Parts: sequence; structure tokens; C-alpha cells
Amino acid sequence: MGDLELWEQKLRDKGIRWTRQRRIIIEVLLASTRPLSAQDIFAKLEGDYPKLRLSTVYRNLNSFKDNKIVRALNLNGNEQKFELINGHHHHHLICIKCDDILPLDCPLKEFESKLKDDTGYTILDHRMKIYGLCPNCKNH
Amino acid sequence: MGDLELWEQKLRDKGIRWTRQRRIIIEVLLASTRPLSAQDIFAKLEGDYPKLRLSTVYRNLNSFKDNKIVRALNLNGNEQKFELINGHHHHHLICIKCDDILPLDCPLKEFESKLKDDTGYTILDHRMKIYGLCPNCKNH
DNA sequence: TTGTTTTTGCAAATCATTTGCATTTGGTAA
DNA sequence: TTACCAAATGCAAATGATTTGCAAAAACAA
Ligand SMILES: [Mn+2]
Ligand SMILES: [Mn+2]
Ligand SMILES: [Zn+2]
Ligand SMILES: [Zn+2]
Repeated sequence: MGDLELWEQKLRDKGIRWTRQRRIIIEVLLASTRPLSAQDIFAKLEGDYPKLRLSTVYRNLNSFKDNKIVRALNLNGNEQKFELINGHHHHHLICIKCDDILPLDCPLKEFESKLKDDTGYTILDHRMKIYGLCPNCKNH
Repeated sequence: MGDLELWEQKLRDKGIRWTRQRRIIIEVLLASTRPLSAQDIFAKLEGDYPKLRLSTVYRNLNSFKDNKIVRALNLNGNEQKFELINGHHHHHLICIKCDDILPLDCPLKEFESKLKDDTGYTILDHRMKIYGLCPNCKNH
């Protein structure tokens, strides 16, 4: 069973209907090594699917987000980017010049448990991102 | 010398003119214990200064950001929030129910230096935020 | 005080994202 | 297979945050 069928099953298990537009959105996300904005996804698809609307992409990404199929990230300031949730919890290191993105293992496990004890908060989620210059970009 | 005069000097040192609207924006930020959106700041001022425009608030916050007077944060999804940069580098713990905000010491020093060695990146900046339920909110 | 430069007020534009509604579609039960 | 109904989509228009163009006003150096 291929990756796509795995995601189809995951959606069906959550009672989410398997539509053409959901399939192609997931195909695009699967094919990408980096988080994508709704616009990014739409741009890759509008040629082959002229009837597809950006609002449909947004609606589905939001539904995926509610159902923990994708995760939304704010890597820059302006627009959300989305990536499939594949079980490997991670963060991102971003080159501010060429926009290269590296996944990072999460260093916050112990910090969160200490935090819980110190503050009395129930910790639910977190975001972390690191900005820098990749080896290529730092030498102009 | 009061806090305000300190910030005035900081702006003047960077060659930023000290205008009435810059003063009142900084006064609002100084008086707040939490990061504020442009709208938040505008709302607190429009009564006393009917001519003040939201675009002026935005223009100044952006100029402050470029000059490292304020820092922009994306605590939720939609709007930017701003806080004065006072030298104490920190992050935020946010209650997703009542919106309470606690400052957090940064736990990423060693992580960043390891990261630099592992990836060859020059690390320039980072963001971290933790979401949870405060002691009050977790008991409904 | 004057002159130059920057900032502001104001209105309109832009950009990401959402929403209303009529129509189409996916899934299911007959 | 067919018929049915809830849910999803196409489409257009709305929304909300943020930006921009331009003439008038204000800051500040000389
Ligand atoms: Mn990732
Ligand atoms: Mn803070
Ligand atoms: Zn780079
Ligand atoms: Zn709370």
C-alpha cells in the first residue's frame, strides 16, 4: 500500500470524505520536502485542475488541521505553511537568505516537564523555529 | 531619567525623530505587561488622539522593528504582537483559554551552539512559544 | 526663523483568509 | 445499480490585517 492510500485510509477512518481535491492536495504535500502555503499548493494544481479554487484548498487545509492531518506553521510573518503530520515531531531551521529548510529534533521535552512543575500549567503544544544562514549563503 | 526618556534617547541615538505619535505608542507598550497588536495600541490611543491613524501605528511599529526597538511575535495565528526589546531575551507561555501570558527564560543556548556545529549554519535568531492551560483554566 | 527631510493624516489598495449560497459529489442503504 | 442526503465544491463577494501614495504638517539642523 502506497503512501497515498495510507493517507486516504487515515482520512476515511476519521470520517472525512475522500474527494478529488483532497487527494490532489495531499499528493502535493506528500511530494514536498518543505511546508507549503495554500497558495503554493494551489499554484501547483491550477494548471491541471482549472476548476479548483483557492478557497477549496483553504477549506481542506483547515479541515485537515482540525483533524490532525496537517500542522500549520508560521515560518515567516505573513502566511501559514502546512505540512503533513507523519508522527515525527520536529521543528525547523530556516536560512533567511535562500529559504532552505532543515528539520530539527525537538529539544524541549525536559524543559516542558520542568515548566509544568514550575508554573502549574498543563502543557499542550509548542512551536520553535530557528533562523540563520546556511553554509552556502554565509559565504555570499 | 524615567523609562520614557530612556527610550527617547534610544530612538534619537538611532536617528529616529521623536514625534508625538512615537512617544504615545512607546508609552502604551511600556505600560503593558504583554505583547500588543497594532490594533490594541490604536484602541488605547484613539480616544485621546482622534487624529491618530492605524497606518501610523503600523508604520512606526515596523520602523521600530527594523531598528530593534520592538520585537514582533506571532503568538496566535492571525495578527502580529509587539513588545519593547528591553535586553531580557525571553519566550512566552500562553494559556489558550484565558490568554494569560508568562515570560519564559530561554532554554536554547546550548542547543543553538550544538546546532551550529552540526549543520554549519550561522544561527541568527529564533522563536519559541508554548501553549497550555493555566492553573485556573484547567479546572474549568 | 528658515529650509530640508521625515512623518503623518487620510483614503484607497493589497494580501491572506473566510464565508454564503446554489450546485455537485461521495458514501450508503435499499 | 439507483436513489437519497449530508457534506464538499465552485464561484463571487466579504473580511481583517497590513501596506501604500500623496499632499499637508511636523521635526530638527543650520
Ligand atoms: Mn517539517
Ligand atoms: Mn514578553
Ligand atoms: Zn541559504
Ligand atoms: Zn488560563
